[in-house]
Amino acid sequence: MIKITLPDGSVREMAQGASGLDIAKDISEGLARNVLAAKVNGEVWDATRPITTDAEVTLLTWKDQEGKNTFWHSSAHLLAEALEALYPGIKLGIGPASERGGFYYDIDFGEHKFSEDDFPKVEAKMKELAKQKNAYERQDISKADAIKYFQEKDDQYKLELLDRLEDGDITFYTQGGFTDLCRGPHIPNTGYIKAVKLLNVAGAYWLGQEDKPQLTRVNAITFPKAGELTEYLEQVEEAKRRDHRKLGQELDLFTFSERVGKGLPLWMPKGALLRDRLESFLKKAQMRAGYAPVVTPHIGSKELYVTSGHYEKYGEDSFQPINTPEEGEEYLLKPMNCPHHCEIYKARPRSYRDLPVRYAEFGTVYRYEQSGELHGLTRVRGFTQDDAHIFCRPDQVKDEFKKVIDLILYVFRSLGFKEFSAQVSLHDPENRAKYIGTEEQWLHAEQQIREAAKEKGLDTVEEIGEAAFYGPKLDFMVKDALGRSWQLGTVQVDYNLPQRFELEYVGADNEKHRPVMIHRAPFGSMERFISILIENTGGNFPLWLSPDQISILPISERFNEYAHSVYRTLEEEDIRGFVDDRDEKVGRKIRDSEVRKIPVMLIVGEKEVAENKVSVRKHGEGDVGVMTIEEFQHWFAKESKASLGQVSAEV
RNA sequence: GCCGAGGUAGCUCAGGGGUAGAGCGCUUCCUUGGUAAGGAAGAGGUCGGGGGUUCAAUUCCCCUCCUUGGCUCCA
Repeated sequence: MIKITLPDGSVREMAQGASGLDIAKDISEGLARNVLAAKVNGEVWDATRPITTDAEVTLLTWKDQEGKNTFWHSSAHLLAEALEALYPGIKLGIGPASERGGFYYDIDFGEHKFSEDDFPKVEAKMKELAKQKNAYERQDISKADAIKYFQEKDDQYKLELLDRLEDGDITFYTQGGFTDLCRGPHIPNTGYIKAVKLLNVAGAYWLGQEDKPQLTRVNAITFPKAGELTEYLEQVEEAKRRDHRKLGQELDLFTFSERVGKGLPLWMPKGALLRDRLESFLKKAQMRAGYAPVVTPHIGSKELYVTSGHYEKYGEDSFQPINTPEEGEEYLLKPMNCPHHCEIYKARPRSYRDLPVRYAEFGTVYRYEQSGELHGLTRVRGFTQDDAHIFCRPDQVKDEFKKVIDLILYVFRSLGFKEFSAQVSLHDPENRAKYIGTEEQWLHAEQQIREAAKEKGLDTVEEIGEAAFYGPKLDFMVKDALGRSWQLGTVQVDYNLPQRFELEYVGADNEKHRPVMIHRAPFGSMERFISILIENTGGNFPLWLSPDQISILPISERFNEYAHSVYRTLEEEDIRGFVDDRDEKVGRKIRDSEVRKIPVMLIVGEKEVAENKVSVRKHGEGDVGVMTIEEFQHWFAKESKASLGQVSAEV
């Protein structure tokens, strides 16, 4: 007998060799039907795999992420089985669960061009195979036998994978007529898979390397219940409704023009107003936090970027230099503001007493992003960073860094971004050529970021190889409507640029010292930040930020004059909006304001004019009641303030 | 940049070898209305651009530009 400890602390005696499934059956039949895998001493196993020693066991179901991943990974095998049956001779790459849900399999289809037209028969085949309830059977295999198997199948990809595996550490899984090299774990049998949907096909480089052949990635999703697929598809539809590109169009925020150029957004009045509000908001916070505004030009001598190292790093795959017609001097569109700011620092001798110096600029930069990377406002070729550079003494770095974290958190909270992750982006010691500066500087800077983040109580994840070429970063990542993760806020410690620009200050010892730079941008870029803001709010911006805060809707032409006079009064109080004096019924005007997501509607007619009042209606909520103009102003001020997230007094 | 998909009216989309259609929007007129669409009439398109096949191309073929789902990249 063995002792099985369950998550609630209870202990069960089971026969040696009992599986997770046996344990579930011992508890209840219902649980047994839902168990997908078992976590045994922290490792996820097949639910059917015998447990031979005392163990801590967690039974995993669809409710657990690991349960879902096991389910989807098993579904990838089912997909591969169906594809192999339909298209004999295909070569298989890898087929894991995807991070954003569902799974994929990377396939070399040879001559066949796999497309969406193939989806229905693949889905049908998968369902057919699922109904057979074929068990996923685990089998240990020697490396030699495994190689032999895939040589016979002539699958170079699997052979390449095998190349990296040790003998004795190799397992195959077989379900029905399909066998795959796989570490597992898997669900008990294919019958658990009730709903199947192929999502799309895409190219994907083998092993994620650009110089390797490109395989066809078949993305799909499956569920243990048909209803969950329906639910999932509804969520996808909802995400499409929140897409910032669609809402940007509908709400007249921004547009693109082929004639202007791809990746170059044009801000329409309402979008520009939104940007302006956000900028004012941050400028105010930065003023309090001791930043000084600076302004620098959109181009700079190529030499400036040779000095900074940007030219060497990005020069060739960037917008090419602009030449002066007479002298042939070379200038670059600025891809970064930091070199300009370094020169401002350098323009005066600095004393240790002056530091830290904090220079802030909403600086518009231009980068030649790969055409395939352009995406709405989230990835563009011309964008504005809410950039600032802090020049400080080495002993001030951590404190300054922490103040920046406070500022970023203040911005995120004020705008209602609750779900973000803080990522420490580290350099990759195995790829030193990517970075400038010494290993010592890097390790020191990375340690300071870790400590500052820890002292601010941030829950961080570390990513190797995600650093900028001149220094490590603390990045604040937020998801868009489709669950893709984007970097917004960022803070970076930099020992390299001060050295390259020979920045100095005179210390208390009357000697020259080198300052440290902190690069930071709470929004990141206005364009990307706004795109995520649109998707997070679904276009229902908080009242303080909304381009149009109110619309005044006269019930008939007879009340237009009163409507305009109310508007003039409110305009004095910096309330933004318009009078809808079109020749339409009020129901129509309400509908149009609702569709345009105007937060507050003021309806005025006979009664309101007589009593010098307005009838207030909130977007999405309906009638609030009738109030005097003065009452409304108070009400509005309160609503507006409440819409500006929770604010800590520290910043 | 690479693989796949797409581009028809301001927007969303249908159509398909014989020089184009809907809904919404827009303009004008009627209507003067009380909390999510009042009625009528009208204007609006070299069917992304270039080339080819054909008596005839928006439709078929090739190239190109742009958009898009991924991959790679992201100072």
